[in-house]
This record gives sequence, C-alpha cells and structure tokens, in this order.
Amino acid sequence: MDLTLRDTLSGTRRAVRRRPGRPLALYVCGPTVYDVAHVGHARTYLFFDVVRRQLETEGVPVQHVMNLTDFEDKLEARATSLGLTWRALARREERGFFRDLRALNVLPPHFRPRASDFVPQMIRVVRRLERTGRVHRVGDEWIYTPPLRPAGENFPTDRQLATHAVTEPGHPFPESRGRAGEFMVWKLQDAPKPSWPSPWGPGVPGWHLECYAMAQEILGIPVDLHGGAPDLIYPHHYAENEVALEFEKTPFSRVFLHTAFVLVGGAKMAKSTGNLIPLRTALEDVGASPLRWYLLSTSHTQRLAWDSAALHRAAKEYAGVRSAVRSWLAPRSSGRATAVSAVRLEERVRRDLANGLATDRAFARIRTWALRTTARRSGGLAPRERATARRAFRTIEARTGLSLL
RNA sequence: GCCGAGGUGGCAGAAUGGUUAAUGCGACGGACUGCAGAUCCGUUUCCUGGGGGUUCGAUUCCCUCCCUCGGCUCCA
Repeated sequence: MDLTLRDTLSGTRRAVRRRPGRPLALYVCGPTVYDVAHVGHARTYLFFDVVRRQLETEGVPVQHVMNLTDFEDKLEARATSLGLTWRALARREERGFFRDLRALNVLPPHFRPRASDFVPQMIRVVRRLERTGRVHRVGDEWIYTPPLRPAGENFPTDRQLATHAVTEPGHPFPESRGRAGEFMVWKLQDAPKPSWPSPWGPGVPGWHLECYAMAQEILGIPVDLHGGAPDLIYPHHYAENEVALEFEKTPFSRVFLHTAFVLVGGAKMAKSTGNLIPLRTALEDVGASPLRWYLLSTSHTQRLAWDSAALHRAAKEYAGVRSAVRSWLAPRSSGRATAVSAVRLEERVRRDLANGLATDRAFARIRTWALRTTARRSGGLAPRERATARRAFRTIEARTGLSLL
C-alpha cells in the first residue's frame, strides 16, 4: 500500500516511492545543535518517524539521513559565552539531541552527517555555481543569484520579497538587500570561528549548500522524500532546490513534507520569545508514549497549540487505551471474543497512515476501539485468538511507535 | 501588505455527501466510602460563523461576506 502525502512544493497528493532496486531515500533536515531539543523538534521528527515506520512495516527499505548543522553564528556566540569551542558545544548538544529523541522512541537515522565534515563537498558546489556566472562578491560574502523561474518550479520567494519582518508592513523590500532569493554561498571568516581554506580565502560555506552536498553524496539527487518544519521552506529548501534545479534539472526531492508548528501561548515556539518547552521536561513529565500520543493526535497539517492540561488529559487517555489493550489480551479461560476487532483495527490504522499520514484518525480509531472494548465487557479474548490479536497490536506498535502491550 | 490555517455543544475536539453529528473534559444523579478523593454506572434537551448556490440529501462541495489565529531570509 503506497504512502501518499500532500507534497508541499506542488500542493498535490503524491505517492512516496523508491526508485527500483534502491532503498527509499529519506532526507530530513536536522537541527542546528546549539541548544536543547524542544517539543517542536519532537513533533516534526515524530511525524517523520511514523513515515519511516509505516514504510518499513509495509516492507519498504528506507535509507534515512538527518544532517546536523554544527557551525553557525548563534552556535558560535553561545559557545563563546560558555567558554567552549564551537565544536565542543556542537558535539555536546548533538549527543543531547539524539539522547532525547531516543528516549522518545524515535528511530535513529542511518546517517547523521555533520556540516563540518562536508566542507570540501560544499566548496565543490560553490565552484560549480561559479561556472554559471551568477555568483558575485559583496564585501566578505559571495552571493548566488538564481535565475528567474516560472511559478511552481520552486517554492515562492515573492511572499518574502514584498514585505516582511525586517521592514514595516506595507513597505517594499529594501533595494540594498538585493533580490529575494539570492543566498550566500561563501563567507570569509578566521579562527577561532570555524574556518576552512578555499579558493576565495579562509571561511565558511553557506548553510543552504550543506543539505545539497550531503544528499547528493549519500543518497543522490533527487531524493524520494524530503522535509522538516515549515520555517525551512524559505529560504532553506528553496535554496537547496535552486541548486538541484541548476545541476540536476530536477527538484531536490520527488516529494516534500512540511509539518505544522507547535505553538505556545499562541506563538511559535522559539528561543527568542522564551517560550521553549524542552523535550526532556515533557518526557520527564508524562513519558514517551503519552507524549507521542499527544503530539500526533493532531494532524501534521495543523498547528498544535501546546497546552499542559491537554497533555495531561492525553496522557490519561493513553493510559486508558493501554490498559484496555492489556486487559483484553490477558489470558482468560472463559474468554469468547475473537481477534477480529484487533485485526480490523490494525488494517484501519494502516490505511489511515498510508492515506496522508493521518495519525489523528489512526489514533482516534485506537481510542474508539479501547472505549468500545471496555464498555462491552465481553469477558475477554478466547485463548486461541490471543496470538492473532497480539500480532495485530504488535503491528500497530510498529507503525505508530506507541507501546501498547 | 503577502501567504497560509481555522470558525462544530459550557470547554476541548472528531466526523469531508447519507441512519438519532463521535469521544473526552466539565456538570448533574447514583454506587462505593466514616467524610473526601480515586474508581465505576447513568444523565447531559439546546451545537456545524452569516448569506447564497450545487444536490433527493451539505459539517462535508462551490461562491461570497464576517471573524480568529499563524508565518514572512536566526528558528523543527
């Protein structure tokens, strides 16, 4: 059964498929590792985790890559203020990030490339871009100006162009900043900041080249599925896509998936607004499966307003579901119920996930099953049905990453 | 300004054409309890933002208006 998703680039529903004879190439944008993971990260990576679990349960081998941005201005600033080198801080936060994701039962990516390990590849990308004649120097930076493209070929830039946060609403984009859509490909910079030798002098490559270089080397362009949170659409995925369109004459990915934000107090969770909920805090509060239940109970197409009371309600609900499953599966010699309802539930969960990654519907079905089963008091499962029923729930666990047994 | 997401009962939140519109929370009644809590059982009439349209039939599809919210080159 194909997994179909709403592709953010085309806006249409597309099937996620691998190329014949190759594992499915899944490239997910990882974080800049300069601070702890929060529940927003968790939600994004949970949806991709379910994508992977669903595909693998369907027998599709997946090659899962997540990049880590380990040098960047803010990371360097924080490292300096802590008296650490940028590399030391990045490694520390990287370990913390994966420890927290593991605690959430998120499957670890097969490859976790670091930007600092791909600088030579990024330099090669800059040289190739130079050959297009569209790279020019501005001060210490080299800027790439993509060609104009017909609407629909790449993510739009015009919505960022006209007016946005750097200007007052209603005022035009400042001329001095150049055309929207341009992006930096090399910046001169010396140690102790990160710095590598290059044909343009010591410095660092532009962020957007990172994912292109990694995906190109590890998976090949185009990948089968790519994405992250929606704040990456512009400029990051736009810029990566420009490079792919230039070199490969194809989009970076055959399907793009962007999952909606977690909002706290009505605003996007961000360090600058001080409304972060660290993932570790939430995990300590309710545990991995209840948190997963809560974060995936709302469709990935819809924002989730973080609400501590709702989290605790969800945790309670999850506990009820789990206890219903366990008590139904407990051996009982007088049991008469067949495994049919569990097998049917598993099939529906399968279909909901395949059909647009509808975790909200899948979870609602599980909840309804639990409530009905509890209400029915059928006296339990007939012993001979137990193996079949257990297998059905094991499969649901495999698809969703929940622990129910 | 541009782009986008929404508006369902006291609250939260399902259901994308078809029986009396889920479910949870809350509230109320009961069981249990020395009392309370927890738990269990039961009850909860009245709800699909306004206006048009398509249809035998609209929460669901189309048009329009109103309202709310989010994002807008640091950001999952």
